[in-house]
Amino acid sequence: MGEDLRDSTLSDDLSFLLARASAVSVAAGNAALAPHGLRVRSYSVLSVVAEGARPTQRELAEYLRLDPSQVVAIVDDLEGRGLVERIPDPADRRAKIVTATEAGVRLQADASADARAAERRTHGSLDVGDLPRIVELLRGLAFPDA
Amino acid sequence: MGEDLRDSTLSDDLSFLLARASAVSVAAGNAALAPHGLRVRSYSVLSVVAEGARPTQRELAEYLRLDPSQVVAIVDDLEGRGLVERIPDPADRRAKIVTATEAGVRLQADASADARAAERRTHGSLDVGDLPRIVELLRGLAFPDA
DNA sequence: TATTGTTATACTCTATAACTATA
DNA sequence: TATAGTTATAGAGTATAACAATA
Repeated sequence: MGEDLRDSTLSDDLSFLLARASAVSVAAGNAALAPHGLRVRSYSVLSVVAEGARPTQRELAEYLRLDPSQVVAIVDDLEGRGLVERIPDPADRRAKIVTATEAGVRLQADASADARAAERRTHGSLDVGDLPRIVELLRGLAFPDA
Repeated sequence: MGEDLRDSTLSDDLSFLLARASAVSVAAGNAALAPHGLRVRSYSVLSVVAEGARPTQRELAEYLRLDPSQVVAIVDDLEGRGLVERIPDPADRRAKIVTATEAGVRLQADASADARAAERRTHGSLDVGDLPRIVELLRGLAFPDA
């Protein structure tokens, strides 16, 4: 009863669908990452630097769409646990480059396996063949200026 | 410089793309709705009941994926402004059905126009022909149990 | 003058737990 | 016993503003 709310016009609303899908996904992701002491946010930062990128905090903030002050807090946490390091940018002494430690790379690999498994579980009903198309479309929504 | 972060493997991560796309969309939505005294959350509740649905608060919570206590706060706000009403459910005296007032219906119509315009502006680069497919795919991600 | 990282603050959102009245 | 609405609270996320060091 009442399940016909799904026929509401809100179910055609891009914003609503994105918000709901994101909430589902982030909740599942946070649960899967919790045993590693990570959340979706810190996992994102760790993932970027674990594959060898050497972004400044400002670049991380723009890419992840976080306020620079949020990046400070996340990097503080990861650095305090020995997973990332702040390196002064030789080209700009104001900037700090974030890099992963070996421990950070290892933890990211472990966490990544769990995160991917959780994603498959959460969206198991999804046709695998649709994935590349979904990712392509979502990129356009996630980076609207591109 | 540094913009090659977009080639990061995170850009293939469904959770990350959903979170970023949602953040972009909600921010634009909140900005567009602010002149109407609404946010994406309250607009969603108002929209559901404005088209004639008569859900209980519990049904609203499930559909919008909110905690029942959040629905209380949102309905308190909307009711205090004369936009919705709580009606006791004749079938279950514990439950309260939420309905829109005439003022609520009018405000939703006005707000809806602005919200849709903002959405078109935000995702203007999107091919209109892709929209139905996106909505269909996002429904699957937003309601994974379906 | 403008930008990077930082600190501080306030507000919103998320997640739980507990209470009441009903079922 | 279980459920609907409510209240309360703590933690996470969002948004601004201001400051020191540097460009």
